[in-house]
Amino acid sequence: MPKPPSASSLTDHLGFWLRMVSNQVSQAFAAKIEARGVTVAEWVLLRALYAAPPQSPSKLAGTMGLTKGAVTKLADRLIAKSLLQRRPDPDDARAQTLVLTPAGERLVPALAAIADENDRAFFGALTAAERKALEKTLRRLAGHHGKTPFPTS
Amino acid sequence: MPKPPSASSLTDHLGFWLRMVSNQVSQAFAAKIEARGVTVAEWVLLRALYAAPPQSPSKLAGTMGLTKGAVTKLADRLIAKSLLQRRPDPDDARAQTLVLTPAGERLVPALAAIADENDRAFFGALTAAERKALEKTLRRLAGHHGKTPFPTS
DNA sequence: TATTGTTATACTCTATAACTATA
DNA sequence: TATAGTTATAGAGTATAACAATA
Repeated sequence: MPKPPSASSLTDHLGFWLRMVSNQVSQAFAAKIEARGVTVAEWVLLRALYAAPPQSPSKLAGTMGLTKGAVTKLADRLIAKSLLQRRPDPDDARAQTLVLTPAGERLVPALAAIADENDRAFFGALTAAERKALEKTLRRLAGHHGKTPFPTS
Repeated sequence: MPKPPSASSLTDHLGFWLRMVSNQVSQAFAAKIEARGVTVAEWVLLRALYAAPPQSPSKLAGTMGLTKGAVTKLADRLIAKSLLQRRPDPDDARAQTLVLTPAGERLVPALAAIADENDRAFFGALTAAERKALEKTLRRLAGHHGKTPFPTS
């Protein structure tokens, strides 16, 4: 007898579960930082600048895996919120440099604390060993494909 | 001496890695199914209907974790592509039922094969044991928070 | 009055491509 | 001519809220 035309089950795909859990985590985080007036994408940009000061939009586009236009747009919003500043590069009149304002500098640790809390809320159900294994696996997968957006060290 | 105002590193957050890997997997999948004329969100809707035939938009919204409006919009697009049909419910004049067209039915297994391939490409680097562990962990996390969008069985 | 579904509206996120000003 | 950055445009994905029809 012929097999049924079975499409492999959607729930059999690791990519499906990954997407679901990732969306849950990100949406919860987005809701938590909304009160601070920033989105997840904005947080990632703020954090990248906090980690390694004045950078050009193109460099950031490279490390964050975005286009230049996307960075410009994110930067525009953060500047409007007075969290970020553009500075002309004295050596190259075409270039710009993005720097956090004092308010931006102050905000990052607060957001990081929220991220910690969000992580705990989601992954607290796992054992320390499971968390370790998950992180190792994810880092490995992230390294294998595409670029590594941030220094892995 | 006082500690530096260290925001915990962005890369220390499991949520960050999850988001990155998930985005990589989904973007690669999106690129692969683009030739078939559908997006990832559309695929999820098609697959849900393939799994468990005629369903109402509200029921689908519940299982997919979307609003009714979002389902209407997705459905509109799939109908425009002749992959889906709306049918009035004979028992309730307010209700609608969404059903795949024959073309939709034919498309799902093809997309599932692409999803299989995408999963292999990404998670093939892991050992069978690691994949199993990852799936177990993800299912557990998905179950803990929010609703479980699809039957976990 | 409650529910089903659609419509209207809005905003984030991101891309591509054209353009401007330098280099 | 190549590069840095911005602007213009577009579309996916999603939400909230108002609305129409029916229950």
